[in-house]
Amino acid sequence: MKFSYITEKKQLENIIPILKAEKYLYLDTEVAVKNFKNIDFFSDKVRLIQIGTEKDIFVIDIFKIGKENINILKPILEEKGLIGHNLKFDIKFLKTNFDIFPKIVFDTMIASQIISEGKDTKHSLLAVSKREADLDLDKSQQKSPWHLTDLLEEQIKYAANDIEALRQIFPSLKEKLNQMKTPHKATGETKEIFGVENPVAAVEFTFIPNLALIELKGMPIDKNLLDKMLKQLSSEYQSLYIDFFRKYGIDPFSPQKVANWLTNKLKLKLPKTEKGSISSQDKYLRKYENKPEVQKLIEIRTKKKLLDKVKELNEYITPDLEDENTGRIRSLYRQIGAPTGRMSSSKPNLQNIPPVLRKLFRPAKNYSMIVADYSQIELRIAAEYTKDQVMINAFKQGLDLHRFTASLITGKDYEDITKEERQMAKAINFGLIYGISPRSLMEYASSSYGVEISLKEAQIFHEKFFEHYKGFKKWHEETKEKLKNHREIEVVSLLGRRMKVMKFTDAVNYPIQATGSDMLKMAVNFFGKLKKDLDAYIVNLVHDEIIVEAKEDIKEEAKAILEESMKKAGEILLKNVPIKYEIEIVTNWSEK
DNA sequence: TACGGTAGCTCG
DNA sequence: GTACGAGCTACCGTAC
Repeated sequence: MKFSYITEKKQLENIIPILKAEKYLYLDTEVAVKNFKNIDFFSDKVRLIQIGTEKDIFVIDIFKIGKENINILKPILEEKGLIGHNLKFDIKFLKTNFDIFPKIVFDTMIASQIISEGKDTKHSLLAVSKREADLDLDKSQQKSPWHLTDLLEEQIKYAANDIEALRQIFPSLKEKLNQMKTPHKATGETKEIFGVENPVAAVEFTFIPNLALIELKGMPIDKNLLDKMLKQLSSEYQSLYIDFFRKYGIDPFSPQKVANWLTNKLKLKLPKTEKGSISSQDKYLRKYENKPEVQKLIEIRTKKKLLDKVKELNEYITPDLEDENTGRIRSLYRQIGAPTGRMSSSKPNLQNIPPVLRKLFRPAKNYSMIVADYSQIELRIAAEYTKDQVMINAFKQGLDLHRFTASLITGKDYEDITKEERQMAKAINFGLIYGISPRSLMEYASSSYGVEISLKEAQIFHEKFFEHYKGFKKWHEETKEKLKNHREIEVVSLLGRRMKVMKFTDAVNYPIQATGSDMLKMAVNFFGKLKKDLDAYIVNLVHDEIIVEAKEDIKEEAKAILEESMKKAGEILLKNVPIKYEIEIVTNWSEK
């Protein structure tokens, strides 16, 4: 493998024409990370930028050349296509260290995830190189000291070698993406630059720089309120704990002791867990809520959960440089965190914040917050997916679908449906997109909606449902038939994301959930493109919800663009069902 | 003392 | 026959 080690400004200038002649480049970076457990994208320094063409590899030493002389690369890295592995990482560092922000990318990690079709496969550069090119990549220098004044020969060679690996895996990954059967072909930059025709890959690749920006921006949080809440919850929790222990002599957080105490002393009948121990889940305790012991137990658990979540948020708070009352929480997102293409969020998880804590999140001074979400998106997708005419018509007429389902099942007029009947229908509607069985419907209706029905009744509701929604019936029957004949089948989202499944419940749920995640990512991409240089940034994404922080004086403009983005994404995927969304300018996340 | 699995709970 | 996905904490048994 031949490569050039670039350590002087003059050398860098000399390679510019070579890079300019290319349509796309291979890219990797090495960063001098102080703490690998907690990578700091703002203070850790980029040491090397490796750029490859099909012929050359240049290992550019930033420390030797000087950060201020890297500007010459900016137009190249921002305008050329870039091929790399987990480019969100590199893009974040290029942005913070050099204000370089690439936009046109082919990511070999994301490509590998897409072609894996949801199977549990490893996607490190090491694993992908082995799989796609039978290459045994040496990763021993990954965490070597990249801050050394003079890098070791093996470090420089290692850096160049990653580019060689990218070169070898790119053609095979591209070929596999293009060979996947999809409902339509991609157009746009990803197609023009890299020749990628797979529409899922096009959406995912375009999404990468947008997600990098979301992570860098971070969710704004009210520092003073957080502090206040932390103190208040702590003291409330402590007194609850002390009271509980004094009264009952039991540690409320020892599952075994609590379970024994509840069954022996209080004579509660509780179900077993999977491993055979006694379960004291809140949902089983709910029917004993009239007992003060049970009530206290639930109360103390609830308080502790809130306290823990606030503590967790508090650990990740960093200052907002322009507003001393605001902190910023920069979560990490896994772009394809679930087999369906849904994202996941961690450190901290900003996708499972309870409503009572959402008021902590509010925009920085002189900024507004815009919260938008798709309404009943999965049911709308399911209607489109199954082409169920009855459900499509209900949506077209703008009916409340839960109420409508209730009227179909009970035979009563739409207007006469009671609250309880609507709740029951809601359980059925949701159960439907998860591949319901009558037994689980019964349990679900009870634990989630507080509606008690017998198994017999659940069976009747189940039948009635399919009697009216014939499109669903057909879809479920066909899916069951396919699974009878094949151990594993493929399902596909409306964009063309393919997933292998073995279980009926996965087979009916995955394509719906996947289409929802396609839609959200497309909406984010449109927003990134349409907003231009408006001071408006997405600060969190929660499956069907987008949260934007926008400068106060342009909030209406930002809101209009966000709305247009969500509408466009929705209308591309749903041709027969209208989409609906809520969008509002708020002072904090909990207003809606 | 560190690690991994399980249970329980939060969100969509 | 099974309701879908994720992350985080605490507990608890096992390995060192």
